[in-house]
Amino acid sequence: MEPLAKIELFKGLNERELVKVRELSRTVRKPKGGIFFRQEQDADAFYVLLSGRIKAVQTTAEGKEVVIRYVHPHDLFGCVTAFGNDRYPGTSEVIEDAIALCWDRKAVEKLMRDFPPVALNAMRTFGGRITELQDRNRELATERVEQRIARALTRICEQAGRKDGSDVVIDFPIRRQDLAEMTGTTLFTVSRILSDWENRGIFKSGRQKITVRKPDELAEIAESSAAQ
Amino acid sequence: MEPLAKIELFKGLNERELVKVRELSRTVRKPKGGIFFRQEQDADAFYVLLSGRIKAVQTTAEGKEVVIRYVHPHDLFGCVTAFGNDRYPGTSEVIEDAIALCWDRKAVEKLMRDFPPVALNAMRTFGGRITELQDRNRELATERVEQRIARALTRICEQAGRKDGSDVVIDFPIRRQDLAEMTGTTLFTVSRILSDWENRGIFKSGRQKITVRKPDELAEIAESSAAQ
DNA sequence: CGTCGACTTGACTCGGCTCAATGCGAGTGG
DNA sequence: CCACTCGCATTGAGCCGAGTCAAGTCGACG
Repeated sequence: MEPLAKIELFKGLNERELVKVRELSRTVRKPKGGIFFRQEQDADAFYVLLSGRIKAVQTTAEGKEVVIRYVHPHDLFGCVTAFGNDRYPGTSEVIEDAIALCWDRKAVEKLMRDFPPVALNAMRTFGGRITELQDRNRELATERVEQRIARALTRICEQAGRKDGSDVVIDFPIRRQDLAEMTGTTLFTVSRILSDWENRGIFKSGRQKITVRKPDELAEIAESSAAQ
Repeated sequence: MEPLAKIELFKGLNERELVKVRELSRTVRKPKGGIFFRQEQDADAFYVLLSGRIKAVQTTAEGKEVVIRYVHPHDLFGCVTAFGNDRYPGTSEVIEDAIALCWDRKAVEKLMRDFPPVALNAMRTFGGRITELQDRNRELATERVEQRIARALTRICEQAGRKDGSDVVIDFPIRRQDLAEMTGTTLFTVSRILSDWENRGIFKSGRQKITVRKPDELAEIAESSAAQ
């Protein structure tokens, strides 16, 4: 089966159309540590991740980093701006050897013109992204650090967790620092909170992987209204 | 001239097309205090504000409110989800008597089908919204309260300020509470900071209106890297 | 074996939140 | 016209969550 069939953006296209769409793309491989595009660079293409893992980060004028999101296989990245003739708002760092398909601007125009469902799907995808960003905004504005970390972890579990009995395993490298940059806090605070959770048996950290033993307890922390 | 000509979403359409587009809409009026749609309600239409002012707010499970944005004349609202078959993520409160045009789902489909530039424009609009949300996220995550308030005010000045000599006047009602809800802080902290600015002559508050006397000094506070 | 990156832990500090008291102008009704 | 209320704003006192900084551990890797 056509690998593109699993991509939201191309839902509603038939097998033959999918093949045509793929023929408009080219394959790009980047090893761990590589970069697909940099912040501020002219957005001339968008990508679909086939395998590997990517971290989208933004750097502030003062050199602080913020993790915007993780990109998992089948996700789009670099799409927001590539459709809109702009500059990339962040940098895409490869954290696990990655293979991606890439459509340049010309291809984008052709896609939009020749395959009407694509525009609609893109809008749906964007809408989802906006809703998610608004949620994160609200969380940053109203919740305590512990809750935000719980949410971040829960979200990662949902998007990329592998179930193992009642445990959920995340087996790609997330550092304390990364969690801090996702939740707007510091490495130290994350470390303290994770230690606490480890004592309470909610959570276990191993090399380059994380196991959540009590996902529901984590979700409870995320939702708890304790944060007057 | 056709009033829709000023709307980003309809850029690239000719006079005749604009008239057709408008014929697909209906006009909705709401007085101050009214509501166009509520959070969680099924998103069955999107709007363009012709006149008046609207505040988009989100309420959390615990009853805390967050101001997502202000909607000014010529802005779209309710569009993100209406294009994507979803529920409204927030409530739209009228803060100055408003007149808006409204397209329901059927009209949206027709728009997308019969007027190709609209889909592209919509994507550009969404892209801008996403970039802005990411910026606000970054600010919430990395900046101090004073900076965030300065940014919020600066942004409002740019979007809706009326120049009066070197002053910028914002003449619709924004309460301390609103600023707090936009920046993720409390009414008290906003009040203290605004008092300080008032002493320093940066800013002046009157009934239902705000005057920024030194916009550049405000912008400087917003950008200052003092916030380690 | 030494270095280096990631993580932990403690001590200290402080920005900003909480709560309470008070001020103040605009409506509203007797 | 005055008294009362109501929404909004101000200000002070106290406290605490989380940031900062320093010191040290642990494991991986050359």
